[in-house]
Amino acid sequence: MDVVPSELNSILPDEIMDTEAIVMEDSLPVASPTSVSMETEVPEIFSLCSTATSTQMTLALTTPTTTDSVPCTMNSGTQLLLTPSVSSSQCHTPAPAPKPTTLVAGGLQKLSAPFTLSANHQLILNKVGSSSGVDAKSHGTPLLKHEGQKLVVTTISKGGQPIVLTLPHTAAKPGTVVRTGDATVQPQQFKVVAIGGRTELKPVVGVQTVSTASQLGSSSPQTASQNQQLKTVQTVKPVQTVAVGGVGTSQFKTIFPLAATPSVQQIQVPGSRFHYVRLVTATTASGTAHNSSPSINSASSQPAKPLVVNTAPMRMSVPIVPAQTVKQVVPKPLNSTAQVVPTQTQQRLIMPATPLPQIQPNLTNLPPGTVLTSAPGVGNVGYAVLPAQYVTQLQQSSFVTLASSASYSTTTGIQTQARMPLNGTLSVSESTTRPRKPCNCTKSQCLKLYCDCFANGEFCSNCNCTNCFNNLEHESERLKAIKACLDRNPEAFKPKIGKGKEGESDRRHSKGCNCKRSGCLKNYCECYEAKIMCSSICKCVGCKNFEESPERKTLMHLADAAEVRVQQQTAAKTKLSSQISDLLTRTTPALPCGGGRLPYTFVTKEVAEATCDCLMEQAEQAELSSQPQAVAERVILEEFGRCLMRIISSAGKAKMDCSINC
DNA sequence: GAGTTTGAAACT
DNA sequence: CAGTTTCAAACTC
Repeated sequence: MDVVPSELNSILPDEIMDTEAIVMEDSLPVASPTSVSMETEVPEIFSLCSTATSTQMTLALTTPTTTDSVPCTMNSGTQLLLTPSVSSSQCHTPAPAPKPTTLVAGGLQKLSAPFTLSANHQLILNKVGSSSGVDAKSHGTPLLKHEGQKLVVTTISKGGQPIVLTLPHTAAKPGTVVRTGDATVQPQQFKVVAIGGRTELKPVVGVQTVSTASQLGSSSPQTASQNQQLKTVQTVKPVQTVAVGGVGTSQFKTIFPLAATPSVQQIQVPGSRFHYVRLVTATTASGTAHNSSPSINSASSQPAKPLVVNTAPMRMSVPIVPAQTVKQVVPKPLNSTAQVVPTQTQQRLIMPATPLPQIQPNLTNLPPGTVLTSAPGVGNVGYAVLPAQYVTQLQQSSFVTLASSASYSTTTGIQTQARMPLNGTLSVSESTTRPRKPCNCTKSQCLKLYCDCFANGEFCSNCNCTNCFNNLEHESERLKAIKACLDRNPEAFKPKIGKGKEGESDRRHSKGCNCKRSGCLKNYCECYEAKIMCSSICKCVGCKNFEESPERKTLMHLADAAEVRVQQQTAAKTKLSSQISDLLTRTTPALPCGGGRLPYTFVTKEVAEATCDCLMEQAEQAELSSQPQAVAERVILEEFGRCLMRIISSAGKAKMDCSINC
C-alpha cells in the first residue's frame, strides 16, 4: 500500500524530517507516568486498548495529573469518542476483556490488526479485507492486516524510526496498538505526523510500547503483530497532541479530508508556523473504507468532554505546543465545541459556534467547489500547506466548513468548499482582534517575505494586495515559494524575536538589525518596532536603541506621555458617555405614558412659560391696582403655588389616565 | 494621498 | 559573502 511517495517527502522541507519532539523508549512499564522518560513537560500516558467486541474500542489518554487527559473511544466504523480518563492504563469500554492471549499488562492488548509500515516509515493500519497486503519482508517492514479503520501514522523521520500505531478493530480481533521499529535502539525521537485521510486518524501522541522490536523488524507481519504490545502513548506537552520539534507556536494541527479518496496527513514543521498537509491516497485501502473509517481527534489542552468524530472525512484540529510567540491568536481549545456533521455527499466540520474573532481569510476568495490540484509529479498525492494562523482562523470561524464531495471522481485533486459567515463580512470583534495589518503588496504576489502576511505564515485576508497568490487558490505556487524561502533560510518562518542569551534581555532579535540612518529609533528598525533594544548581534550604525540612550529615553517618555494622554482621553470619554447615558436614562420615562416619570420631567418648557405668564399676569394686576409690593409678591407667590398645584394635578391625572389606558 | 526614506529580502 | 536591486512599510509633507 502506497502511502506517501518518497518523492513527495523530498519536496517538503527538511525540517519536516526532523525528529526531536518525542523520545521513544522501549523499556518503560505500561502506563507508568513516573517512568516516562520522554521529553515531556507534563507527561501524559496514552493507552490504546480495545474491547472484545467489535463495536467499540477505547483510546484512553491519561496523565498523572489527569487534568489534561483525553481518552478516546473509537466506535467501530463510525465514531471515535474522546472521553475523560482517570486511570492510566485502563480500557474505558465496559466490554468484556479481550482474549487472554492479547491481553498485556495494564489491560493493554497485543496488536492483532494488520498494519503496514511503509518504506518511508509510515505505519498504516488499513481496512483491508484481505490478507494479501504488502509483503512486509520484501519491504523490510512489517505488515499487519486488519479489518478495522485505517490508521496512518508517520514518523517522518529520515532515520525511519519507530512508530506507533493504534488501531481499532473488530470483535474477533480486538483493537490493538502496534509499535514498529527496533526496540533495541536507544530512546529515540520521533515525530508523529498528522494522520489523515479518508480514514483519517489523528496521531495524537507519541507512543511507547513494551514490545521488543526486534520482533517486529525481523519477523513476519503476523508474528510481529502478535508481539507488538502497546504500552503507553505520551503527549509532549499538556496541550499537545502531536509532538513536534522545534520552536513551536500556538498552533493547531488540522486534517483536511478534502476528498473522498485521498487521505490527508498533516505535518508540522518544527519552528515553522506552517502546517503541511499531506494528502495520501491509500491505494490498497479501496473504497470500502469510506463508510467505516473513524476519525480521531486528538486531545486538547482542555479537560475533555466527549468528542464525537464521525467516520466521514472531516477536518480535525489539534492544538500543539504553545510557544513564545505572540502575534498569533490563541488557538481555541478544541475540547468540546467541535463537531462533525456528516452528510451524504459532503463532510462538514462545524466549528465552534461561539462568537469568534477571527474568520478564515481567504476562503472568502474560494468559490464553492474550488479544487486544489495535486502536487505536480507525485501521482495521486496532493498536498497543501496551511499556515497555523490560517488553521486557527478556520477553527475560530463560526461557519467555516470545508467539505469534500463524495462525487469527486478523481484522486488527483481536492475539492474544498468554504462557507463563510452569513453576512460575508468580518465582524467588529474580528477586525479589532486581528493581529496584523493588511498588506499592500503589489509585485511580490505576497509570496515573498516582503509580505508580512506570508512571512507570518498567514494567508492574506482583507489585504490591499494585488495579484495575490498567498491563498488557497494558488497553493502550488505558494508551496513553491515557501520551499524557496526555506531553502534560502531554514528559519525564515521562525519568529525573529526570540530569547536572548542568559544575562541579556529576555527578548532580542534573532538576526539583529542593520539600520544605518534611522538610529534604530524608528519603526524601520525591527528591533525598535518589536520594542526591544538592539543587541550585540545587530550591525546597525549610529544605534540609539540601547538602554542608556538619552534619545531612546526621550522617545520612551514621549511615548509614555502620549499613552497616558490617550488613556486619560479614553477615560474622560468613557465618563462623559456614561454621564450622558445616565442623563438620558433619567429623562426618559421609565414607564410608557409617563406613569413613572419623575416630577420635574413634567415641567416642560411650555409649562414653565405658561407658569411665567400666569405670574406676570398677577404682577401686572397688582401693579395696575396699585397694591403694595408686599401684597404683589404674595399674590404672585400664591399664583405660583396654584401653578404648581395644577402641574402636580396634571401629572397625577396623566398618570391615572395612563394606568387606565394601559 | 503622493512622494520620500528606510532597511529587509532577494538577487547577482 | 559582499554589493546591488527590489520591495513594501514607515514616514513626511
